[in-house]
Amino acid sequence: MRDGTATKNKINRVAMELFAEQGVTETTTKDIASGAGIAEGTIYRHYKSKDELVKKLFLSLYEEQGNYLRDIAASEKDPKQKIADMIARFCQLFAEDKALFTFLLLTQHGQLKEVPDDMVTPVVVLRDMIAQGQGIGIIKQGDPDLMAAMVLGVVVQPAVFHVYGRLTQDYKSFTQDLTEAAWGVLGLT
Amino acid sequence: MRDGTATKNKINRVAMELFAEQGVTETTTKDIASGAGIAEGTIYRHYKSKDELVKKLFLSLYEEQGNYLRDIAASEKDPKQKIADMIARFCQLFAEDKALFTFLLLTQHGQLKEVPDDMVTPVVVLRDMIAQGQGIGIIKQGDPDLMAAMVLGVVVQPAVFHVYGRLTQDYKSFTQDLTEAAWGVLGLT
Amino acid sequence: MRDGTATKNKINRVAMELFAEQGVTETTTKDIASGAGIAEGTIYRHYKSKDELVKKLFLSLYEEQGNYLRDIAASEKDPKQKIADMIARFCQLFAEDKALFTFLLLTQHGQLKEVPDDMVTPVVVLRDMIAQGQGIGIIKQGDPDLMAAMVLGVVVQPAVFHVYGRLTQDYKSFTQDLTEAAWGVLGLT
Amino acid sequence: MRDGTATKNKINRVAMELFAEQGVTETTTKDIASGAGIAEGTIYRHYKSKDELVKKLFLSLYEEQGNYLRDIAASEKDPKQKIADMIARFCQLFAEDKALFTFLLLTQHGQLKEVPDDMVTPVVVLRDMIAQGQGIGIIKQGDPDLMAAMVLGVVVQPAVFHVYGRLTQDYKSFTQDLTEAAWGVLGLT
DNA sequence: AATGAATGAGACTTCATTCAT
DNA sequence: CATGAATGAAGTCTCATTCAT
Repeated sequence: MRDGTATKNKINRVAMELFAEQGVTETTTKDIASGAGIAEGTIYRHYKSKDELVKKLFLSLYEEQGNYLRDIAASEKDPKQKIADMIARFCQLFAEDKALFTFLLLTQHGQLKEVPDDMVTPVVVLRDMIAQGQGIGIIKQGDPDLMAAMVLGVVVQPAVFHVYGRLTQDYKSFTQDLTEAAWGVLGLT
Repeated sequence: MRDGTATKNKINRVAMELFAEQGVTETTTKDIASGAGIAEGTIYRHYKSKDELVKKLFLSLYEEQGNYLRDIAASEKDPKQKIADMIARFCQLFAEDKALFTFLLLTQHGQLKEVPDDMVTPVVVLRDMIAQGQGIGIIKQGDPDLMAAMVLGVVVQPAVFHVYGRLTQDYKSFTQDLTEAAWGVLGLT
Repeated sequence: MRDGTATKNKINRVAMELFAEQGVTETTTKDIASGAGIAEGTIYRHYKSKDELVKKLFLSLYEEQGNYLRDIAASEKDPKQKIADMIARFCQLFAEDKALFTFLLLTQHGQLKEVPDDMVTPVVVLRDMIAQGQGIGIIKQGDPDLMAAMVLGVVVQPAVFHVYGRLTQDYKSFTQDLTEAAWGVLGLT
Repeated sequence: MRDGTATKNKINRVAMELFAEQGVTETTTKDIASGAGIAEGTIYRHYKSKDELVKKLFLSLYEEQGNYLRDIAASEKDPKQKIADMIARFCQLFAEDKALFTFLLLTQHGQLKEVPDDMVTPVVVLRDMIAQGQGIGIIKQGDPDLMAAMVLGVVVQPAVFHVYGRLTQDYKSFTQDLTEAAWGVLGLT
């Protein structure tokens, strides 16, 4: 372990999971350290503070999701299919890594104001895609920011219910229903 | 005043606003006391603990919203119009008391598990209404819990964006768009 | 103990003594608390931080000494006698409260830059007195700041040696010698 | 370089400067290492601990000053001139290496008790010289330890003021005034 | 019912020191 | 001789809660 990369990755993963489970403030540096099998002080060789850990973790993961969606949007022409692909991707991600989604969900309240203006975020990608679809006349008119919010709500809120135990089926089984609902919101027949 | 009701109401209101602004853990009992113009110890004449304050506050406000929606659902026959009324009501509430919405949004993560099974919550009212509409054949088929989640997402996510500053228009101006989107999700033509 | 004045005074006294004995950084808040017979957290009801405690303690004690000297200077006409009175006062103070002197000595390095420009300090009083004596032609010419430093050195350095154990006699027995030396420095025959 | 002498010298110099600037406790081993351009662990190839570094640094520099003064005292017969030479030497040293003086000043509190009884220190040299002058009847009678303290005070206190910014002129310009004041204290006409 | 000084458990963070490379 | 990741003891500070008034 000549360089600390492995340690840092361990910290990141454990921190994300604990933050998702218990919330950021409720998770102590001690929790993280013992979860990662390291000393508490070691965290501070990799991050200046707990706050910095939360912030960097959020921003890197949030941007990563944005980049994913952007790539999906780029590899497909048909707006209708783009939406379908994005939702499929989201369902898959959520099924595979619920902690990641929960972490992003829980921390956004404190962290969204830290997002740099030029960052590629999931919301921006979605909004741009909608605006583009409106340009071609395929998606119905309306404030693209509002429409992006509504589509996001259709997909995210069921995930929230899943996290809180109100929905229990395998999330991927919702893919088709979510996609149709999103199309419905956007007026994609 | 003789019985301290006014003090308790002050505590409740101030606590809700501070919780909405800064989060529960980030709000100290000292913050609440000084915001309410009372001594720290006084909070403990009205609540056994901060946890209890949060819990009772959440449950009573959450149930209140459920009752409101139930009354709306009861006073209208047409499912389509019921949805419209509920969304109008939500938009009005949000416009009038953003703190209340934000508080409910932020605390649900920790508090939803405290909700008694028999409580009338907004989600339950919505779900039952959808199930009923499906029974009459007006609303399209599908898991009513999932459909309730999607409709809720359509309405709530734009509100979240409003809280985070991504949407800035007066929320009531969204009423029509939100209603149509919700209809779209439910297959209400 | 309806108000915390007694507690604060206890903190102040204990802190000063421990700072004098072991140095500021070497004295922990735990040391102070247990020395004062209180809980560690109680310190923070009276001071925002350890730093603030050190700073306020230093400034108030330093100013107090300045005021003392100023009063002495005011109550006596003859410059030569003024010097004698000041030195007598210093010797008495040092004999009575070595901790106070040591605290002031040790903390000056970090705190002198915090002294407001308009504060009446021992150094200022001494310098003004010298300048005034030069005006009357009784004290010999020269930079009054330099002369104040030299006179101060004559009086303070033996006290430092006393603190470090190099001089062990009762400090008041030095009064006459110190006074004559100070006169010598100032050219007061 | 093969034997690490250069590294050790770098550590010594950087440590002294940082100690003088910020105090010993406030200077971290990391500060020293990065100032010296080495890794933290490397300090421990040359010193067993930070404490040892401080102690050895202090003792060697303190003794060095003692030896200097002793040589000056030895190369001159006339006590009056000896004093003048010593003060001239001090003024020069201070002007050339304020950090050295400040380090010695700041660390004495913790380190003076570590000085072996047989070490040739500046204070001892000065005291012996005074005692000797008294023997010849040139210096006036009185406790030589006290007189040494007073003379030291005359010279050192202005330097302290210089460090704290209360005196700003080139220190060497004070040489004559300091010398005359010292003579005054010792009764050297 | 109300006060507010005091508590004490525990959080975050720092830093001298070690040790495998 | 040199490195730097890791340690863990210890320090400062916060805050929900208690209790005498």
